[in-house]
Amino acid sequence: MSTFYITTPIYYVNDAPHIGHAYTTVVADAFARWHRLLGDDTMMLTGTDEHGLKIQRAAEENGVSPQEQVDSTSVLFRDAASLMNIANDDFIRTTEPRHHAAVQELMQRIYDNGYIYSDTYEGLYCVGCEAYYTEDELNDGNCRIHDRPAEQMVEENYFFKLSAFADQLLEYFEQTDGVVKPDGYRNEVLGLLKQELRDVSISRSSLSWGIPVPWDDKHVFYVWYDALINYATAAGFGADDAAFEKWWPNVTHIIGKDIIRFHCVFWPAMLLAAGITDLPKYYVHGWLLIGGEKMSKSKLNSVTPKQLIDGDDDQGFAAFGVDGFRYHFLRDPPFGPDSDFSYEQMITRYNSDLANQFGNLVQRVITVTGKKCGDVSPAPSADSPLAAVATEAYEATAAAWERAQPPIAFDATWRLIRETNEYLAANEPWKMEEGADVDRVMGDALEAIRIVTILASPAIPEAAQRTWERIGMEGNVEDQRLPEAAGWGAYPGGVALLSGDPLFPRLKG
RNA sequence: GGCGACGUAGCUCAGCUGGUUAGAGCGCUCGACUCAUAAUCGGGAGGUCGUGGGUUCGAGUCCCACCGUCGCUACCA
Repeated sequence: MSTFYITTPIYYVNDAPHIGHAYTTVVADAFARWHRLLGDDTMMLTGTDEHGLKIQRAAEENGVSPQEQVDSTSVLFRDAASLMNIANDDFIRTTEPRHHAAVQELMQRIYDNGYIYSDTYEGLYCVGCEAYYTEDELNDGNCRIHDRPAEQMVEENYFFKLSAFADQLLEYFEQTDGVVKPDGYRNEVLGLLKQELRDVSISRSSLSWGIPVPWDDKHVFYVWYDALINYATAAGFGADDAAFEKWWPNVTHIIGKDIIRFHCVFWPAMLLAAGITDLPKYYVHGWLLIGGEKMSKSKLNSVTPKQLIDGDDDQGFAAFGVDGFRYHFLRDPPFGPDSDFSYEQMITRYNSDLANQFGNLVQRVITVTGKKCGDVSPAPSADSPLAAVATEAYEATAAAWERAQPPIAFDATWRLIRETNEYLAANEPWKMEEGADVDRVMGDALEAIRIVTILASPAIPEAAQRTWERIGMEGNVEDQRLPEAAGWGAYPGGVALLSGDPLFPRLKG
């Protein structure tokens, strides 16, 4: 059995959860669920990033302690994950003691290995970015992102010798296959590595809301370096060596394209500097845009997962349910490029794929079986024309996951649904007399539904489980193991079917 | 400025190392059916593959130029 460890970025608690975070988290969860189906020992991690000057100042403004400030926001992300039915195995907060310990341990190792040195840094600093800028990176002295004046700052900093790792990193990304998916982003990483790698400042003495530098307690680590280490913390770094050795060689980070530099350059360099030679793999996605613009500036920025899952009459949002919500983000945006978030597209996708094709198929098959096959379900036939379709659907689905392309995976799975609808139309079982012929057709359809239910479960876990029960299967879909469970003929027949309300009621556009 | 990506049916996109009449889903339209959530099934319309050159027996698929959109170039998923 192999292991699979997948992470989302940890979300900065300065922001409330929006559908951009939701997208990343849902995709990560679906990957984790797919790997569990494959029988991989899987761990999925998400969490919150809670240090830094922005937090410290927000707390001051609100008249609360930084800890109170982050406690109140972190829980919003935890709740959002729960609302979206995210089956994360851990939720890390960078303010936890275990993380403090891991950061200090890892940084101390880097220091002991001679890759950290002290120097002064003077420059124009944007508090919003928590970053220094040069004059020409500013717009009339104002930060281009936050449109506020950068402040002149001088501080004693510790620097990390990033420059020492250029060759090793280049070798890793050039020679190791499939490290960065989709492939296009690998080129971006190589592009970054071929520029001059300048040493980076990793500490701050100007604030206290951070993790103290163990060899100099006047400093705290700059929030980004503290944050990156969360992935190692949760895997047991410095605390549970067996766990770390188990998970770390198989870690995959899901990240947005904007944080490639941190994750693909700084982070692996830090690992190497600390003597850790297993480096992460990456799935990189683009942004969800609205009207071609990045989410944060637009009106729909305020759309929350909850509004789309539960519906919002005031705003005119339909209730997609947790599965409808998840399915859209897994099926519509191509994984990698930027794509426009479209409410209309979300409605269309839901009605077409979930209500009309899948939900309706389940409904009609159960009804016809009940009318034509007596009290119990028939078994599938070994030589069904759908058998080959099912095999193909499974193989294409699995291949798409392997390429880190959830939209293609679900498209492949849905081909089996469409073919099953065609199969029914071609055979017209509702016109047939009770007997072997109609039993064969309905057994085949039920078997196709069983397989689809498993393959679709990473996107629509709730509806998958309900479908599983309606076709008379016992236990949980998520306990099925691929590829065996996708093999044709496993549907037992002779079980009682359950009818019920539509799994996905059609939504009004 | 430098590096890079993209531009294919109304929409979202597939089209690997160049090879018969350019594909899918959705949408639209006509028809069929009635088991089903006005769902499903079949047919159809619709593209000079951004523009102009070039290489080749042959290019959406390689090369050049141009136009357009966008990203990265030290920190918003």
